[in-house]
Amino acid sequence: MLAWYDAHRAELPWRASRDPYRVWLSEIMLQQTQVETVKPYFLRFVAAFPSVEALAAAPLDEVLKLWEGLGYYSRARNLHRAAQIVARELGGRFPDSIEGLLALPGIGRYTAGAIASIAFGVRAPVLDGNVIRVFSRLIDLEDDVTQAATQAQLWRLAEERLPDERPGDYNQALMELGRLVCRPREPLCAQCPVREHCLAFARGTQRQRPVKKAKATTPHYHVAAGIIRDDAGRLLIAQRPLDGLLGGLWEFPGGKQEDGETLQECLRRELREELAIEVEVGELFTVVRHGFTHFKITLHAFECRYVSGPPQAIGVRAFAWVTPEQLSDYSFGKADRQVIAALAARRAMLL
DNA sequence: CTCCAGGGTT
DNA sequence: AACCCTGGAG
Repeated sequence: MLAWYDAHRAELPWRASRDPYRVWLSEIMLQQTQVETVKPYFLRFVAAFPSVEALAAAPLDEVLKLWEGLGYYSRARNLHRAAQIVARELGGRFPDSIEGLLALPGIGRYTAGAIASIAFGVRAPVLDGNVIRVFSRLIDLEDDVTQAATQAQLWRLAEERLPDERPGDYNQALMELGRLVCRPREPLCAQCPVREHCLAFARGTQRQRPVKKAKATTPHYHVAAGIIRDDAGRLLIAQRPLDGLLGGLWEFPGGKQEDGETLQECLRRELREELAIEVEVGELFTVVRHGFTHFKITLHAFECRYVSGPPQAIGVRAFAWVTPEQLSDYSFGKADRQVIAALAARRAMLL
């Protein structure tokens, strides 16, 4: 594995050094996110925050803005909290033990093992989606890998196989092998350095591994959102609560349609509940579809005229009246970014 | 369009 | 076991 890694190791921005800050930042970004997606975000982050102290000193909104589009925004909030703990309570030094790392928000068993082994040379295993795939094929595992008992078995396997020498490189080699060779769909077994030891290869079952139970079908919701303008042409936007879906991100206010109400009724209700305002709902401006982990939405964005009631942050963290140009200063999720793109296209057409 | 990839928290 | 996002492949 190590010989293969030495020959095939990819040059990645976070592999330029073993600086624990950069290893940590890259590992958080790489959670549930693929290498190519992470690259530009990592480079922007280290340019904006060259040290854990710089990150700790930044306002959360600035961190969320740099995270915009990367998804799983609780990672950004935990990253910020962890930076403040490291900078203020640990003298700027990252823990070098598994236990110390696990105590930081956003770090679980995988990330602790990755940081400890890569940045500090500790003999600690990792088990991510890539490693699960490699091992489940090596031993031709027929058990459902989403089950806790199977995961425990795979962690034991990762621990047993881990060499004393260069554990960080070995872990990265396993993950790199899973990413580039032992790929999910069409594994490149001809190029695999461990194919002689692979039971699935011997039996021709690579494509059936790993075994995962089928996912339940996801519900579909209709959401109404208001593009609310005042007489000066400014737009009313709201910041979502810090916990939960898209926590801390901004949005065009609105919410889920309930049984028996029209989208227009839904929008007026949501705006009363969240902001205590009355609006006149106008034309449907655009419709956007978006999928999440466990449900999908169709977002209906309506032109609205602000009528009355000074906005109050009841069901939202904050609100702001902004010009269309200022929208880029705020962090939005993907669906609302599509609405903003449609707004920009409309403006470009009118000019 | 649907399906799938990818860890941590509660 | 439910919850949390986006990008790419087919």
